[in-house]
Amino acid sequence: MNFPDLFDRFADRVLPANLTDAAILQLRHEAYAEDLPAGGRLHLDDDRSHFIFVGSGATKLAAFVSTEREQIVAFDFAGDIVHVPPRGRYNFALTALTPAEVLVMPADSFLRTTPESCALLKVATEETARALSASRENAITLGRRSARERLACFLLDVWARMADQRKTGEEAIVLPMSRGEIAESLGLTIETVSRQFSELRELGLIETCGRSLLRVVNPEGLSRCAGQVAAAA
Amino acid sequence: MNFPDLFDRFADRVLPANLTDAAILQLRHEAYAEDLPAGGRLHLDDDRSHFIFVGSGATKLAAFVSTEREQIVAFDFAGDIVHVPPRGRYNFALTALTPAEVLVMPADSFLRTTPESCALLKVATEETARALSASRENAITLGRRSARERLACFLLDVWARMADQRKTGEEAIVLPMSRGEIAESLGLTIETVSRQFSELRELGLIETCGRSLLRVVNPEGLSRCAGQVAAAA
DNA sequence: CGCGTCGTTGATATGATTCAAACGGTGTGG
DNA sequence: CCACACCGTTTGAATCATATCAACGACGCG
Repeated sequence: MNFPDLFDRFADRVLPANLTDAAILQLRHEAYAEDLPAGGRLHLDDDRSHFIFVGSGATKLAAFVSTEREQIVAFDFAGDIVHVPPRGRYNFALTALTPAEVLVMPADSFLRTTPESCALLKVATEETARALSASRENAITLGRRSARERLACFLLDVWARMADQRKTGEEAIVLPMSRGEIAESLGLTIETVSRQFSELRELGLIETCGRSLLRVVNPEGLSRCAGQVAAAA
Repeated sequence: MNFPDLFDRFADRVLPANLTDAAILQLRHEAYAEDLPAGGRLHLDDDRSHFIFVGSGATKLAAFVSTEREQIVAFDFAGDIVHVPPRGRYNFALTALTPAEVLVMPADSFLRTTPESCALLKVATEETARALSASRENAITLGRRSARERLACFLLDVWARMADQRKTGEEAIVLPMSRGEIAESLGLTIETVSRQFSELRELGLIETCGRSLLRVVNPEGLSRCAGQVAAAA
């Protein structure tokens, strides 16, 4: 996919209709496309935050907490927008899990306070708020849940977000991330993740084939496993 | 503190100078002040997100993960801004730890796409981005660190953020939250938190007096304890 | 002064990590 | 085409950290 197509897809999916051509052109001017091979890392100006639109493929956003020790903060798939913060206490990097096409936009591009780009600013706020909610949910999962619950949560989330990959509701999805990457995002070890996969399989809640094919057989049961309780008032 | 003073303090601290009077007045019109007693919960319209400016006192933002089981997502002190999301997968509530004066502003107030309020929108985006970074750091701490490291991290954070409470660099600060609340924010039990307090005290890194007076004797040592490693490239 | 809540400390249990070995695919060279 | 090595995954056994259960102590309040 070339830049124009990628940008159009982004505009279709994310930008509101009421945006002026001037604002769109300005954004388009500052955006650029990048093709990442599987495992490829996106290099950004560390001093600015960026919005990254994932046009195709799958990515992870990871923080380097110490040398060769990273914590994955978010997985993002085709159609998602990632907010990559500037270098701070931790350094973040966006890495492709599968070959991916991404659209890179410095956050500044949205932050012009010209009247025309007001709608753009609104988009930025909303996307950031969405990322904030996701991050807080993630923090809750990491803080309060057992390994079983974390994996169940994770699988339900991925299953829902990759829904468009399976035409009928029943097909399997291809997990783009390794066991190790799942472990790094859930704050567990690879062995624990593997064991939980096996146990969920034995419970008849999921089916797996090879390392990456997954089918959720019993979403309700898995949801129960995840400890999904309705919020109390 | 009455509403005008509270709003002025908010405007001084957060709003940029280049804001038009019209935008400020619009925001002022939709904002309202609330006095919370210690333990008091702020009741908000669940369907909208809000920005809360903490004028004085200390607050916690907690998610109800199950009945009588909550996870604290953020602590905020005088001068801070909290983003409270709408009801979603979890329900959030802002609760005062000490008597607190807060300024409540529906996020919508910032999201007008009128040209005058562009600067306001920018403030909203920046505050949300700040909250996102804090939340991600929190997630990293919860995912990758031992009890000792989590508490050390937490104490350093609070020590830095309440710096203005101690005139000279050496004084003690008053922790506004209980051991139980610290535990709920770190994803630990109250007993573990208590034990870690004792051990940090025995190591000579901190001093405590009663339940809430804290002095960090050796910030460097505590920082080493927190496993603060410079980010790898 | 007595009571209740919060905090501390100790003993034990549980669950995740660690260390270690075996398994299964995939790619390479003989 | 098969043997082999490599990498990611799975499984098992032992260890360690935190949770849990329980008792006690300290402080604030009526």
